[in-house]
Amino acid sequence: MTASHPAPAIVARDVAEAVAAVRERGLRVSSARRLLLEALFAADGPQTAEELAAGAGSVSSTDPASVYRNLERLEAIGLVRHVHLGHGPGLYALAGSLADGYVVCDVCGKRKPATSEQLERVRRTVRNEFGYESAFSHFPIVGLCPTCAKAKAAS
Amino acid sequence: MTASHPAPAIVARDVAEAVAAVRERGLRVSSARRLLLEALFAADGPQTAEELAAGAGSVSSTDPASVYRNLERLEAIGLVRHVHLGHGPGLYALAGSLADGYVVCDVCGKRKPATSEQLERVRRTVRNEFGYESAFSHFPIVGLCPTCAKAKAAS
DNA sequence: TTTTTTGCAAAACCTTTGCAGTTGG
DNA sequence: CCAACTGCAAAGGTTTTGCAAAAAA
Repeated sequence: MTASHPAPAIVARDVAEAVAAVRERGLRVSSARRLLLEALFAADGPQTAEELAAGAGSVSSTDPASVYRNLERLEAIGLVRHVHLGHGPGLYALAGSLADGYVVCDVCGKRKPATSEQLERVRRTVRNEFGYESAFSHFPIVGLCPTCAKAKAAS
Repeated sequence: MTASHPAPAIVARDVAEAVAAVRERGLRVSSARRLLLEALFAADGPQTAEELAAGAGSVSSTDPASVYRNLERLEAIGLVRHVHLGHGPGLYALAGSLADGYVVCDVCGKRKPATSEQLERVRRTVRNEFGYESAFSHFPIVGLCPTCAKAKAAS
């Protein structure tokens, strides 16, 4: 078992919208929570809990435990998602900023977001072959990028 | 980065062949090592390091640290592989016993091995869409099995 | 004998939990 | 005011590392 039961994604355009969404679901807007949302909006791509705890470049930093708790709550209402791109810690991002899926290079670690059209074609193949409804949003497609594939073929 | 640089798989039919392979690569055949190989041959599917440490149903048990070190060494020479099927600890198996890839249900956790023909068709689609040479041997294809997909659609 | 390997203990790493005090609404 | 939230500290689960003693070749 890998996913509990993802809430429908909330797409917030800025911190104010996110704050409103938080309040709407009956959650409070504490300073730690606001700081976390700011860090999430400031982030360029999915971040570790530790990075988010360090804050959006500011002097402030939040206790990791609170960050994990808040990420969990924000994920429960659909504002946040997390992904596992290879080994290492989970990576968190605003649900609205996350790609539908990722493709990650096994060798150089380079990752790139996939469009839903690309993914749909992969999903269709998986459906035909296995009868499964696959998703690559939580765990990515792993492989060799063209560069590393070429390097490997040459060796 | 997810994989260091996998050695070509060694396919050993029994403990004796595996032991021979170990010796051939200049590694020693200690009792902990032999016990681990026996546990790997006795295993029905990929096992956690802890399960393998407990031994092949016998009274003997090996220190986890040694089990991890040995799994790493055996993996380095190509006798062993490990996979990450969802969250939780890594799972180890003899390289020769492992499927080319796995499909895992996100909800019920059920996993099934994939044939190389099935996988090749998925890989071709990924190649066409992304230019990546994908592999689902280390991280699986994750999705909903037919049963859970039906249950979800009905809800 | 020499080098590898072991067991033990400790730590590292990521994440969760308990609790008493603080804060948001 | 009171439930929700916080920081701190401690623990949980998995894996790694240091080291002196033991065992393989």
